[in-house]
Amino acid sequence: MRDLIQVTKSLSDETRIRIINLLLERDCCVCEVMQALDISQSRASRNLGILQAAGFLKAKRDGLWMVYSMDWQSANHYTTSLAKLLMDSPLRNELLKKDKERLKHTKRIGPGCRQKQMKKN
Amino acid sequence: MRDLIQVTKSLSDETRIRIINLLLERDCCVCEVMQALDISQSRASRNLGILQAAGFLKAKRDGLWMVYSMDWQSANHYTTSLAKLLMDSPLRNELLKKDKERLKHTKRIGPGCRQKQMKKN
DNA sequence: AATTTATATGCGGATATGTGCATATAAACT
DNA sequence: AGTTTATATGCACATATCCGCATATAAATT
Repeated sequence: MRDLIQVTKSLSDETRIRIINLLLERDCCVCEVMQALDISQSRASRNLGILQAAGFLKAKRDGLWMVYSMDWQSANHYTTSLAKLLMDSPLRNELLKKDKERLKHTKRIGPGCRQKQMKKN
Repeated sequence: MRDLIQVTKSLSDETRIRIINLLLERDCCVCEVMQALDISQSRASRNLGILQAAGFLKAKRDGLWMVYSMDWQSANHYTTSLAKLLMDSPLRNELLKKDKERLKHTKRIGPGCRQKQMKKN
């Protein structure tokens, strides 16, 4: 039951749904998530960590970057079922579309590129 | 996205998972949920309401009683998928087993029967 | 080894959530 | 109509969650 609660809790947040939406498209490092969602670095990192702890994501270091990706072999049975559910019936949502659009133009250049914009949030 | 958040949020609570666990077994009125889970009346009522609002449950009045049951025709697509997931791979959990056991001995006699025990919580 | 770069995390504050208590509501019965 | 019974809900309080800010950590580069 603990697992189920952790999984559903981790999905019940807009930022984290947006992150899953991205990672269903392709693997991302933290700075790419920041750029695509236009959110702060700590916010991106924290929510990636929550999704990883729940079993949705796995992380792998690549030099300076931490690359997050969907974990389809997760020990947690619920994450894979839910991720498949989201993949099979994608959410029709303007925000999620824009996120994916911005994802196309993100690059692994670190959080520095967004420092000016961060002040707006 | 709002729907998905509401559904996952409504499932990310122990009390509400216990309630779903009961209603997958059979329909219940509020006082039966109180008895089976050994919780207060307001707690049972409130959490039933949350699950109903999310689309997991439907309610039907039967005289003095409000009878709650799984809503397999829910407008919300996610609730039925998740409910099926829970039904197909039931949670192995001591608490949930005890709840179901107590459910066998509950009766529609209203909340009065538990007033003494309520003080313990 | 010092610096730069990308990510993680402690802390504080604002908001959200879950609960018990008391009370309101609604249906049935006298 | 008043009473009883089952359920819903306003309120207050404790706890949890989310975020920004600042700082810590860790790997690469000079």
